[in-house]
Amino acid sequence: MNEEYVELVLSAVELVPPGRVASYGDIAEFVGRGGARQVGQVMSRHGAAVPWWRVVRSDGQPARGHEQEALARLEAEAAPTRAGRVDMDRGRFDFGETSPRMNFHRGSQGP
DNA sequence: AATTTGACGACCG
DNA sequence: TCGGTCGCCAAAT
Repeated sequence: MNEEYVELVLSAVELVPPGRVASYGDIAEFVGRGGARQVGQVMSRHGAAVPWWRVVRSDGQPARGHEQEALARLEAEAAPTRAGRVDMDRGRFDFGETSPRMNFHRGSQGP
């Protein structure tokens, strides 16, 4: 796993606004490389540098081993949580709504 | 080279 | 809703 990939993932995480979340799989799909587990690896080793609590599991549960901390932060920024998990229908951030210019990582020229 | 290990995810009974 | 199971993907044993 190279540095470029790590930066790519961290950059994607930083796009998620306060009060919204993205699943590991969402991030993986957005960056277009690796899978949810690779994103998990990056977050595990380098997540401290970004709003890591906005990356949750596909079912809305916070990162393994960081449930308390993540929930506290998510609730503090008014993310839609219920019974210890994020309501993904309401809280999931759709990367499709990001500015087309954010395609930097895919080397595209945009529409 | 084979197996195990993860801040994971989809399916199924 | 809740476990169990299998698939995934790269890295570490």
